[in-house]
Amino acid sequence: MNYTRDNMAGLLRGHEINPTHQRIEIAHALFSRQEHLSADQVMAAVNTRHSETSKATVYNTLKLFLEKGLVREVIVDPSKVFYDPNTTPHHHLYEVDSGKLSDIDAGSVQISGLPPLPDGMVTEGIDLIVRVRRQP
Amino acid sequence: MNYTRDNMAGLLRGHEINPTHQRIEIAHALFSRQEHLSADQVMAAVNTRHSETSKATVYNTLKLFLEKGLVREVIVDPSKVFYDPNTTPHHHLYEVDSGKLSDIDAGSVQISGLPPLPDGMVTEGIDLIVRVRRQP
DNA sequence: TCGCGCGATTAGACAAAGTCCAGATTGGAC
DNA sequence: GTCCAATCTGGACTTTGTCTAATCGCGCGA
Ligand SMILES: [Mn+2]
Ligand SMILES: [Mn+2]
Ligand SMILES: [Zn+2]
Ligand SMILES: [Zn+2]
Repeated sequence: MNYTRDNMAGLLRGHEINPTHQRIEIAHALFSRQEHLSADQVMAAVNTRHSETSKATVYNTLKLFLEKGLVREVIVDPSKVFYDPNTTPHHHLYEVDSGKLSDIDAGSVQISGLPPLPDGMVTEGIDLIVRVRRQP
Repeated sequence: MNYTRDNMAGLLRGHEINPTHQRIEIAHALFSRQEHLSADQVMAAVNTRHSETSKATVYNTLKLFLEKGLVREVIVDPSKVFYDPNTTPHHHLYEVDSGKLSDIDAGSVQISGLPPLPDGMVTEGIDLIVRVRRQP
């Protein structure tokens, strides 16, 4: 899959998101890298050449992408949220020292024996995070 | 197990923590409730009668408890960290709407098929979080 | 072409969680 | 009682994220 800026418009429309210049840039930052980025990192990525997207728009847009199911939130670091262009079910490996976050394919991992949910509750997602650190 | 204030001093010493009045109060807030509390909630719990512990001390003490392995951090909400007096391996159920956080016993849950760790890395912990919401 | 309407964007004020520091307090050793 | 190191404290500061009121800009109809 080639995530060019041109492809972004179609991707956005496919998720009922009106493609604007800023939204295309932000989507491109996430999808071309295929990495987990914080709002700050998205902001930096989008404004490298010259400032063209405001902080408010970055936050608004990431929230919109999240609501529309275009990206996923990953909560591993108490100080910032990461946004993940990979919305297929998968898990995460978090290197505590460096802050590096990488994917663990869900295919090979099996989770069993979870208790039944409380009544009237429905699962929104299951997050499995393997926290690792450099050997001491 | 009865988590009285008197027992707290011994518990703290057992983790190489010098028991002070503030530390005993904070430990008592966490262990007598056996609940997941945010720093703010600890602060409120400790200062109900009259103000007796500062914000700086609450944060410093929670960090100290964490380093000494007396409590565990639970990162499920992007806006605040929860502190968990239960340090035995277990998982979490997070009700997204209400913010309610509860334990899932690790005994019955089985996780298999995790890939090998990168070289020179050691597991610090595995967090499994089941995110649920009230049926729509 | 002109201008209208409305969704999108913006600057900057604001809020909340958490950190930091320099000075004050405390309590045990002597 | 004095001293000292550990601890605690108020408050300034930082960072992440939110909010708002004003502005922008694009499509459309006259
Ligand atoms: Mn541009
Ligand atoms: Mn008291
Ligand atoms: Zn991911
Ligand atoms: Zn727990």
